[in-house]
Amino acid sequence: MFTGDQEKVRIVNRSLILNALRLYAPISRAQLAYITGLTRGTVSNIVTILIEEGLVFEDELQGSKIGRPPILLGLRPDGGAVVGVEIGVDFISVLLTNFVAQTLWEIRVKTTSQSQTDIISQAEKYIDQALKIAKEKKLGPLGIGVGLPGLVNVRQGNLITAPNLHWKDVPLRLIWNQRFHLPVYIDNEANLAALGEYYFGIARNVDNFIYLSSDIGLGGGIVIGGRLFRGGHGYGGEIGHIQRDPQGELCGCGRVGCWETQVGPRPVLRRVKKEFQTHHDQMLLDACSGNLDNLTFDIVVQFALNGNSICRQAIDEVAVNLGMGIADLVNVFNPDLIVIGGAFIQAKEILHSTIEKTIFSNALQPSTENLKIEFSERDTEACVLGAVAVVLDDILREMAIS
Amino acid sequence: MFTGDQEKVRIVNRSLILNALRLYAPISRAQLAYITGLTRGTVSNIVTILIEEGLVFEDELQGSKIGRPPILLGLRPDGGAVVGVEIGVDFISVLLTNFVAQTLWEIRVKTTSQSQTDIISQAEKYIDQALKIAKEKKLGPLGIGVGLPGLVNVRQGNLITAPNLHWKDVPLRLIWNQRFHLPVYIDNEANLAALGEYYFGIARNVDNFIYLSSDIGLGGGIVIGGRLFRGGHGYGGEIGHIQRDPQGELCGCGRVGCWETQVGPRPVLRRVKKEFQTHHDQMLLDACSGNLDNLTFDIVVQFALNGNSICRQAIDEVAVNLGMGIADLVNVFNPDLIVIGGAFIQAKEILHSTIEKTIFSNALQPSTENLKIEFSERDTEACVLGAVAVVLDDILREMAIS
DNA sequence: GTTTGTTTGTATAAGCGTTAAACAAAATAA
DNA sequence: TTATTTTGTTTAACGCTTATACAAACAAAC
Repeated sequence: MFTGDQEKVRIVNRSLILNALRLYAPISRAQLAYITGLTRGTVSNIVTILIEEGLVFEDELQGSKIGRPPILLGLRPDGGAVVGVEIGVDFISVLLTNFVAQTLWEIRVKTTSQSQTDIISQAEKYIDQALKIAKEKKLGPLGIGVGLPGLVNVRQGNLITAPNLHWKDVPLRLIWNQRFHLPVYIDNEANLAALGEYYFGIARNVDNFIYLSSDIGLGGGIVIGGRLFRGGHGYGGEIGHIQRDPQGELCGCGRVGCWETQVGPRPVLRRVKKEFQTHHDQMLLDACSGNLDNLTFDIVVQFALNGNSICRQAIDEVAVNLGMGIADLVNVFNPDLIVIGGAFIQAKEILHSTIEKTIFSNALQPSTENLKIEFSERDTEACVLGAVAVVLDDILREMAIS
Repeated sequence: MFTGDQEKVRIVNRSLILNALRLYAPISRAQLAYITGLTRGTVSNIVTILIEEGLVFEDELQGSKIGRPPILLGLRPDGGAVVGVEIGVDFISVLLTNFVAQTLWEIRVKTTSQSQTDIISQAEKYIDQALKIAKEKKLGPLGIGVGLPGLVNVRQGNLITAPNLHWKDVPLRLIWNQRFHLPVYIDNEANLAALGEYYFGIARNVDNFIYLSSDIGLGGGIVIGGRLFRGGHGYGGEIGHIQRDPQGELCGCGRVGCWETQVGPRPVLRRVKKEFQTHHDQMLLDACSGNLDNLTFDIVVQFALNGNSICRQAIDEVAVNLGMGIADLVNVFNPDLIVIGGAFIQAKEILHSTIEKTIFSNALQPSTENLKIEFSERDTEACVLGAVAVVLDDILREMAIS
């Protein structure tokens, strides 16, 4: 019999099993063996340990209809608690989940200050609250995942710069390690949102995809071969600052014509306002209470949906620019799926066909063979869910640093 | 003692040792253990097998100056023979090397026909010659690596399309497998050239770099984490067709303003000819025997080096375009090194500083921290050497398919 | 009702490849 | 001379896997 003293069961096999459980539970040992390619004996041994550790759940239920009734396995919801945090440009979002990533508690608040100490201490307050709730539910905290709107050194756990927050060189992992005595994982918000879609959203089980989202900037997370692509030293994947028009507008990064300047709510508003000067539109002006400065992306989308041609054209133009840039990315990364998130979700009915057409007529043929274009399923949740996923990732498989 | 019946010595450790031997030979068992992180015992066992197999060479020589004199190890030059093949748009290049990639025989001939059967049978003739020489030298053939100027499915070993050759759907691996009864590895020429620089050229030991070369098209090979990056399904890395100017020229791929249209000998010639219409230059005209249609890239480079401002400006413009595109790639892939090959090597003195300046002032700061720009060391040899490297790669470590 | 076949889970021995530890050899330095 | 360092080998022990055998529980066929 398996004695239980073989503590160092191969980490990779253990991860294989945990990950298969995440995807296929409830499942029998035999099926688990089939999926992972291990023998039933090996699976049995590892599962024994996982049950002892309280990570895996065992239940005798109806499974296959022929043969001995299988003992079904799954990850234990009460295997532990995970905290996901997103620090946005003007909000903080904190999420507490159990071991199977079910939401136990969440909060999303607007922030007024942009001061580093203010925002961090406010976030700490919410994390404390989350940990308190975890304790009440008798769930051991497993770790904290944090998404930040800027350039992050994932290995060192530092925020390098966050232009929109005006932060620089913040060793957030160190700070929160000391504060909470838990593993802390820090990453860029777009990367985490990509992971969120990969684990819990539309990109489930798609091993090669690109997540794009635009609110203020244009962010992207690239998943290749089931792992986040970060380039050579972890600073890669900055797709928002690909130059797409040498005669374009000035970007915040100092360059001209970055993709970020062409795509997003801002360029849409700019285009509508410009067009308005030659084609006056009273209804649109009324919607802004008479002042075009009050124009928002929501209003433009609403008008476009109702057939307003100025708004429709502005959105179409951005859709073409988005599609053109995606075509380049498709040529380079050859993904199976493009997931579009952020502000664009509101306009998905208008955007979808234009984007798709642009991509398929501009990317090279073999790369587009199995390509699909979808919109985010988890929207504002994607990033915090991704933050949770990163923590689970470290337990379920090796850390997703390429 | 090690009994020798442990046939299935861990493949990964075996590869570790072979690869370390490639890089650091001649080296002692103890140093090998230090580098690979294995124990001296393990190294000893595996090396015993490698010597039995005839892959590794053992020699008692002066090494460390204190302690027992080490037995130095290295890959046996006579461990086997490898054939590297490059089929270019207008040439065929075949290289025969021994197990340590030293050239034994090589040939490079211009082709006149573009017919598929003609070129393939011509290449077969040279490969036969190479294999005959290998046999004469009593070296067992290990495999054939082939570089092609087009889109390749590496796993299936098919050429999908080669626009400049007008080839389509050629199952070259199958064809040559049946013809030569040897392992055949097929890949894009730029990918192989990148591998060639990685194993035997300027990018030795640089695990994250991008190789760019322009002759007719603009090709690129991307190495990330020590392996070729091919995107999700092997069709990725097509960086020549990134759109860099929506108002640019029409590209052969059907799109407008691809990077390929901005960078390379062709755009330089176009620019010089255009400039010539407004600024007549008798010396330049004389160099073309009175007809500007005879203008070649070589002539432009010569004139630029001698201070001719028309030629100089044309090259500078291309250098800026090249640098701008590289800046985008740097933002996305975050490499340590850019290697520039192909026609540009002739003009490296003029190009280098302009390219460097453009990249460093346009890419995001953290990505450029350790970035270097270099020119190819192996030039026309890079691709065939890379083809050899692919074959060795399969023996030294797992196949470099990401 | 019996037989046969299938699926499942467990137990055991055997195998592979590793590490740890001890040892010996050969050189230098004190 | 003695102590120290580096190197290479040998041995037992260990960890994890596979192969194999076995039994339980069910369905379908006869």
